[in-house]
Order: sequence, then structure tokens, then C-alpha cells
Amino acid sequence: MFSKSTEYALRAIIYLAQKSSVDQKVGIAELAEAIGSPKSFTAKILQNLTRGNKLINSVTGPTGGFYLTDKAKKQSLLHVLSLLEDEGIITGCILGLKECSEVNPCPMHSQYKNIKPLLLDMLDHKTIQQLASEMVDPKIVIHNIKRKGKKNNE
Amino acid sequence: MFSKSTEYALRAIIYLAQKSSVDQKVGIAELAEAIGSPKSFTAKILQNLTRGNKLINSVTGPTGGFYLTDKAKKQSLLHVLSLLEDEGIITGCILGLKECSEVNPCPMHSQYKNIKPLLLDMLDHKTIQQLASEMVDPKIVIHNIKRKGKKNNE
DNA sequence: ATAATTAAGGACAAATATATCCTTAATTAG
DNA sequence: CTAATTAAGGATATATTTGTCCTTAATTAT
Repeated sequence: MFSKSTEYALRAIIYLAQKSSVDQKVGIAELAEAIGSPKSFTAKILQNLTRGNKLINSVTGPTGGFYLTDKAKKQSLLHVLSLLEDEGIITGCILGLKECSEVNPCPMHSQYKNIKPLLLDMLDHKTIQQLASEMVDPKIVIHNIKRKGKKNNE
Repeated sequence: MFSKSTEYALRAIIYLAQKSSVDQKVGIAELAEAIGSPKSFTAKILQNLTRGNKLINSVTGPTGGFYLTDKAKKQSLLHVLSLLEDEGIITGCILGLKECSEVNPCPMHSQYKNIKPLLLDMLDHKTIQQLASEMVDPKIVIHNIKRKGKKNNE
């Protein structure tokens, strides 16, 4: 459905929504461990979200790390996807046609067009803050099960 | 949503459902041209569907080519996906967790689980024959717009 | 100031997906 | 039987994604 990069980004942001604030920053080591992603690769992904568009904030040095502002926590996953330029689910055609539309639909178009708005709603109608808050229920998880005797990270 | 390989496979099969039969085979050149896919790459993909599992039939030599039996035409796209081992949409977790389930759901699980059956239904409740037959309407297309002055194929 | 800590960033490496090319084998028409 | 045609299949090439490593810059605490 999504690329690894996107999956890591979404997991990271939900985790940051839960654990971070301007005076409670989260380091990349803790973050990558928590969501079960490769550390350096995740760092790269976060960089893309700290620079230009500023969804994520970061501070270097001791007590530094990544955090989300309250404003950022109010965004939806769909908004994050737009920053990641990974909105193919919403904009794309099931069969991969570039020009699939109401005017020239592919054979699946009439079916998929009914599902797109539901996907869009799923991704848009909750803030990442709300998703994060669901994790007060301890059975809800954001990390992959760690392999016994082996670090998930690098 | 799907890989290029899967997209080409689905388009090819829908095209074959429309144009081919045991005494009306379609060559790889015509097929690739029709669906706008790279010829040799598409040939490889079809090979995987002609061998072990036999969704697609093929015959070498003059008047040879690829074709679908009536039985094959009655399969659904979901069945094709299972042959291609690309069912992640149905089996996977939005956030990429391996162990996401009712017992240990990710924060998106409760939302996505409502959409999965709809995707499944979309992919399963029409045969490829039925999809192909929609193409009697000439506005329904299965190919990408060809780039001016440039072959889409190799 | 200095040392310690942390993200930023560039370069590189590995893995996977996509694509091409060429030879071989099978089949058919003549 | 021979020549032509077509898919099969192996080898290789290219592109993209994913992942790692190392140095630099920024910040903080002492």
C-alpha cells in the first residue's frame, strides 16, 4: 500500500505525537527502537519532514531531538502523505493508467471510485494526535515485534 | 497500490480476456502495444502465469501467442493477485506492521478493517471476462496514452 | 572554553524492481 | 524437410528503494 519510507514516517509521527512536545524531545535512537525501523534510514526520512515544510521540529545537542508542535499534531495522515508526495492511493488508477478518468476510465474505474473517498476519509478524519491517543490502550502497538537476540536497528 | 509488474499483468489479462481464445491467440508485440507496457518485461510476467499455475496458455510458432481459456476468463482479479503473490492490500497493515491484528492492532487498524472487505469485494466480485466486456464501450481504455514520436515499447 | 551529545548531511552500499538483449526451443506453413 | 515465426529462458543492464557509515554543525552542560 505504502512504501517503507512512508510507513516509517507515519509510525514515527504517530509516536512523536504521543511522546514528544517542545520540552520533551525524542532522540532518533529511541524513536527507531520504538517503531522498529532502521535508525539512519529513519533519520533521513525525518530530515525531509523537518526542513522545507516543517511538520517536524528538531534541535541538536544534549536534550535535543525531534518533536511535534501542537499545530503539527492536529494534522491528518493524509496531510503527512501530501508532504511525503505519496498520495497515489487517492490520485492513482488501480491498473496504473496515467489518463484514467471519468472521461476515459479503465475497466476498474467505476468500482474503485467508490472506494477512494472511503480511503480518503480514513486518512483524513482523524488527527495524528487522536491516533496517538488511542495508544493509551496498551494493546495498540506501533512497533514490529523484535526478533529474539537480534537488534532491529543497524 | 500495485507494483508495475502487477499492473501490467492485470491489464494484459483483461486484454487477453477481450481479444483471445483458443483459436485467436495474441502475440506479445500486439499485447504490449495495446496495454502500453514494455514488451520483454511483459513477456517475463506472462511466463510466470503460463508455467506452474496455468492461468494463461501459450503456443509457440506461427499463429501462436497467448490466450485465455473460458475457465481462466471466469477468474477474478483477486485470484490473479494471489497467483502474483501481491495480496498485500488485503492481508497487510496500513502502517506496515507484521503483527497487526485484532489482538494487537495498530492505531489505524480499526479504520482500515472496514475498508479491506470493500477492496476485497471490488477485486473479487467481477470476473476478468466481465471487466473485459465493459470495453465494448469505446471510451473505456486499458492502455496508456502513447508519447508522441516515441515508442512505448523497447 | 571544553567536552559531550544530538541532528544534519553527504557519500556510499545493498537489495529489489524494472527493463533489455540474445539464444534456444517449439510450432506451423509451405 | 526447411524456413519462418513465436514464446521460453538465461544473462545482463538500469533505476529505484532501502539501508549504512562517517564527518560536520549545532547545542547544551559543566
